Amino acid sequence: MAAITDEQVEAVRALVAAIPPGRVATYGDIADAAGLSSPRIVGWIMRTDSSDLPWHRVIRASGRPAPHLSTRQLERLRAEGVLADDGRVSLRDVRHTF
DNA sequence: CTTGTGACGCACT
DNA sequence: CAGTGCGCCACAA
Repeated sequence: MAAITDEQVEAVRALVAAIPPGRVATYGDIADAAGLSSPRIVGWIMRTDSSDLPWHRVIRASGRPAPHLSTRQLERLRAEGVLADDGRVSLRDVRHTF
């Protein structure tokens, strides 16, 4: 069984919404926490389902959001208290563990 | 049905 | 640290 169910999508949205300000989560963490088989699914959910989720708190494992969104995300995260160095977030400090 | 693409991750070089 | 290759799943054409 590899198809994604609504439950999985709901879990991802819940996890993202559960990320407190000043903290960020990686796609891999969310995918694992939601029980997804691949982190790509998380990105797919964010792209398709543009809900009111704080998707800007979701970044890659490299500690840096997507290239096109990086600038906007970093600025928004900076406003929340997430300090980024050279467009790179210190995951060690802000990585939210579920 | 096949192909291409994408808010990704990890291992290797 | 940066670049490359591969695996992964879902969707549009």
